[in-house]
Amino acid sequence: MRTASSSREDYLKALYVLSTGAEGPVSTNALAEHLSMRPASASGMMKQLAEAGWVEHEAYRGASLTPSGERIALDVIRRHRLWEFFLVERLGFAWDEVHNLAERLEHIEDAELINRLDDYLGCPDFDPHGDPIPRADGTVVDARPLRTASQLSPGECAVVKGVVDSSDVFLRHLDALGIRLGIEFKVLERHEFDGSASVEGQGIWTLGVLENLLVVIQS
Amino acid sequence: MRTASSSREDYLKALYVLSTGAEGPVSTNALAEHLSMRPASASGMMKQLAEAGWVEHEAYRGASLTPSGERIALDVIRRHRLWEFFLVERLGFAWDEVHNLAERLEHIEDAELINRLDDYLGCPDFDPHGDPIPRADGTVVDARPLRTASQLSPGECAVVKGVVDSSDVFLRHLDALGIRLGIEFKVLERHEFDGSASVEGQGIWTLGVLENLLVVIQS
DNA sequence: TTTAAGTTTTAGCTTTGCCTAAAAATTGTC
DNA sequence: GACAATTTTTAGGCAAAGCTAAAACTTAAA
Repeated sequence: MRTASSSREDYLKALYVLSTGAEGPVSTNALAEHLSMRPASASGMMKQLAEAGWVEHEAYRGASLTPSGERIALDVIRRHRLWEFFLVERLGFAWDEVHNLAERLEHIEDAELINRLDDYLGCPDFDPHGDPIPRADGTVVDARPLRTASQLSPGECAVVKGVVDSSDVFLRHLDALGIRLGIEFKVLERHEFDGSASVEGQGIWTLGVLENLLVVIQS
Repeated sequence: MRTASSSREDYLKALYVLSTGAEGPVSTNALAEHLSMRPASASGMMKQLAEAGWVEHEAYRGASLTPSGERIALDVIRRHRLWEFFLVERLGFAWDEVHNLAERLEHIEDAELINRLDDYLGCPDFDPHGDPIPRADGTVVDARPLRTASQLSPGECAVVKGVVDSSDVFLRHLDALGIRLGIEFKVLERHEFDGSASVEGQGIWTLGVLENLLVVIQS
């Protein structure tokens, strides 16, 4: 049970993503919407994946990954995040440009390629959005203790490590503000009126931005 | 007329490869064999590509690329060779391991990706087999004046730039002998008996090897 | 020139993965 | 508990790209 088609991989990955956070099985509708497909298609695919032993599916009750299905999903996610890292760190793409490309690259299944890429990139633990990169053995490092920037107090320094909202429109907004992964900044003042903050050398950041920035506070 | 499916791209590339060197149109049989497919499949695809305006096809007479078809073929070849370069030069793959991988990567069509990759690799003119990498505008640099190593005389130095025979078995043989792209060597002596050569620090290379090594003679 | 051999095309089938429309099951409301 | 609204599944189609088998064409030899 080693190979899933590109399409099957997409469904397994979607199932994984939709499972984490929510409890219980994933509904056919949610799955279809996540993948921009029709419920009927998702329904058919669940049947197929259940036959392959990658998914547990009770009719009208939703689907969840079996251990072997989860293993495949983690592999796909590993490939996706490593390629995203490569595209941003080596080729100089912006955050919001890499997702679709990584979506194509992730379906090239070749253990040697991915392990060499991993080495070449220095075995990163997190992708450019701050999400953990699953290891080759399927384990996932615990997320670092990230806070949202809205929790910072005046005088504190922090490094941007990820985002809560990864929509294109938000990422483009960050680009426009000059906020990128890895930048360090210092909060000078918090404004009680609207929750915004004055940031050294950067002007004022709104609460909306602060709440969606994941940061590590510098000691 | 910008997008060809993965499969169509394969046929256009095969047509390009089989055209160069041979005169006149490419036979359906040759095409099918090159792609490990049945003649009936190649025949059907030629009809499709002719309708798209990428191929000139006269029934029972073979096919050849139109200018727009050649343009696409060159794009695919550019992507293939850039990825091969990346895999060998950056990820440390051996010559004979990269072809299949590049075959998958070449079908990701994204001008921005390829141009950034090109930049990142230093805009190389030749791939690891010594074949020229077509430019973004579809032009192809003339091949360098390469000789086969069998033309070398005692005392001459040369750099390995490519191979005539790029079969897996030959590339593995070179690997076993420690012959890689870019190595420099000096011919100490030629042996009239069988055409072999003594190479400084390398022992004896057979005529079979020498005839299949493309080199640039060092001044 | 006729025929045999080889090549190419056509016809028709299969699989994958998507779709729409209709049927079936579930859920929530009165 | 019944029924309307929603969700999910089934049934039936379509397109791409491969296949086999058979028909059509070309070529080469007797």
